[in-house]
Amino acid sequence: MPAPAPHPSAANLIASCGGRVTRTRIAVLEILQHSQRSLNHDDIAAALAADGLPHDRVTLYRTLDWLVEQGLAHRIIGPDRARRFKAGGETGSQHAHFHCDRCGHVLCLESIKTDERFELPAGYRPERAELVFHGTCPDCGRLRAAKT
Amino acid sequence: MPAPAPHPSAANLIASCGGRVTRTRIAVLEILQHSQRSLNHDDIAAALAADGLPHDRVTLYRTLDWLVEQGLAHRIIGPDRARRFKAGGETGSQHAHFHCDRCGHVLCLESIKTDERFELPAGYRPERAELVFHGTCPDCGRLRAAKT
DNA sequence: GAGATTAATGCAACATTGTAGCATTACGGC
DNA sequence: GCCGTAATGCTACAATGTTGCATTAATCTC
Repeated sequence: MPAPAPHPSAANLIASCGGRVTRTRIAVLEILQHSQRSLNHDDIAAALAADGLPHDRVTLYRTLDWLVEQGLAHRIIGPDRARRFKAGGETGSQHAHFHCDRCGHVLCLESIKTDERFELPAGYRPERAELVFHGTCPDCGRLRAAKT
Repeated sequence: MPAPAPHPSAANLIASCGGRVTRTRIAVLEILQHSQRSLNHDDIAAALAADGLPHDRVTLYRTLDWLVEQGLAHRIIGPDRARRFKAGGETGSQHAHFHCDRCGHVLCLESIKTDERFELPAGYRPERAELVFHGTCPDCGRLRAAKT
């Protein structure tokens, strides 16, 4: 088994899950890997279109669901109740997210783990926690500071 | 002005916001006040129907938006990307929520405040935080324990 | 209390996001 | 290259939320 690289080849990752290595899966996973922020369906469909690839809505849903199921990507549900995706599995690296109210982007805060213990009332058996901050991201904060 | 009660009259609360005191608003706010858990649109529409009141979908959306806007209720977006509502304002009492994966209910964890300080990377300016736990609620946990 | 004013409602149509069924395509084993 | 089947790409549908506009009814003025 090759040593884990920051971004192992998308095709290798897909093959190692036992699934077929298709154009769509490779393209979608690479798009997610190359993005700093989380992407929604429209973002990904647009990226696929830019690459001249087919971008059927249903196929995209199924491809993304499959990637999440295989642990190759993780899903965040934003306040606009739309799903956003990012490369990298969810289990083992539970982290917080940041939603910028200005640009609408969702970023991962890998440094903030959500598996730390919270004091829940008796009886509750939490299995995972979702922590989402809302506010202004560094980019938008800089823009505002520059304007003021 | 009367002293603040645990649940001041719904009509009084509505009037104090400067809005018109209508049957629908009173009924919706009372339904929310009397519920321990957060309710989605279907829950509320069903409760209105049970009271023999009209329950137009659009009116319900607008009524709930208005209540949230006035700070008389707050909104949580669940993992099923449906909105859930509960009486009581959001500002000033930011708290965590618990989503039960078994029964699907969303409960408020008033004891866990989300305005405590987290260590965010430089540049981020958070204004509020959303903390949602997923797992088994006390009720479902008891049922499972009884069965096992 | 009667009439006027206009916020709130109720209806129809539409927009967005996600699913289901099924025929066709193309990946991977031979 | 051929075949079996997973994956795709349609179409149609479901769930949730929004917009526009005519009607109703809560409040104000008298």
